[in-house]
Amino acid sequence: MAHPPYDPYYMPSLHHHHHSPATPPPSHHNHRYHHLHQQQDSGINTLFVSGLPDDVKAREIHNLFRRKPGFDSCQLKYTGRGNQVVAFATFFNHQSAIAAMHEAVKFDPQNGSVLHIELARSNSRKKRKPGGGAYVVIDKRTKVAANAQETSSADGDSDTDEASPRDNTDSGNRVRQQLFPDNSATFVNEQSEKTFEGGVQPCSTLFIANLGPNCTEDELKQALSLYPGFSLLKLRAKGGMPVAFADFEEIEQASKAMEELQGTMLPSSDRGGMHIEYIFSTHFTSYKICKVQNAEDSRGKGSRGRNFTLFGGVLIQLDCC
DNA sequence: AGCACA
Repeated sequence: MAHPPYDPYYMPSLHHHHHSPATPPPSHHNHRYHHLHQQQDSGINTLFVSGLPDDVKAREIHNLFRRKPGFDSCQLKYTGRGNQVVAFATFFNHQSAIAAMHEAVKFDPQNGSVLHIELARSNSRKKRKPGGGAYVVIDKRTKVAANAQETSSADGDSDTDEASPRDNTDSGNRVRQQLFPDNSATFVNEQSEKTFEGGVQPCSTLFIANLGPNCTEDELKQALSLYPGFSLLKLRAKGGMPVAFADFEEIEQASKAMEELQGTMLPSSDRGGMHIEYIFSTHFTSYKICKVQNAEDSRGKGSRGRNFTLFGGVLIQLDCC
């Protein structure tokens, strides 16, 4: 299956913003783009968070970032200097990290503290182990007395925005409420947490949403054809909201493409980056759209399994063709 | 401003 002659130097990441067309990137950047995802200056996919209240919980950091496209994992660190706490949030790519950095709520009005979120100096190195929690705590404090509650998430209750019941200090609640207001038009997807329990495995087709209304099939093909194994794209636009199904030859190839394209913007995008997820059975290329009042209500596993996604307050039910 | 885990 021959692909059209797509531009081999197409760079999704550089279509992100066009703020300064007068100042092109340095020549060593636009000259050629190899698929080195190992980093140069724009390869940082980890955020450094400071200015946290000293009673912040790892779960709260997780809640801050978990719904951002491309989020991978986060860590809370007690630095050991006083009660200082900092956090690291890791994303699947640089663009997702940048987007989350700008979108994250930075204020805790109750005590006036301001969260500082910036790119980390280096990426997180530790890979999240499959059974491990979605967040990790590093405690360099010397005193054992200090609230040594959490260590790592159990990952089973990570679908709520609430802290654990024992986490009921005033400031704990305050941070929780102020940092995580109910913005329910957010993307909820279990796959982004990489839990494939119940022996359910994704297939080699990706589901792609948050495409702008002007997205074209060619444009998306162009982006996808950079990735080995890409074979077929189906763009559908029921209800005015385009979504796409992209087939790959192998699951691994689909994963690779998803990781790199997660959260990136196509040139036509009039919104945030693409939301990409696995689907769990081959050939899900038709779908229903059901508007829902309260996005939170529709979360969870559908009676028919996991073949739905909730996006922007719209429930999309994937059907077999 | 404060940046770990390997």
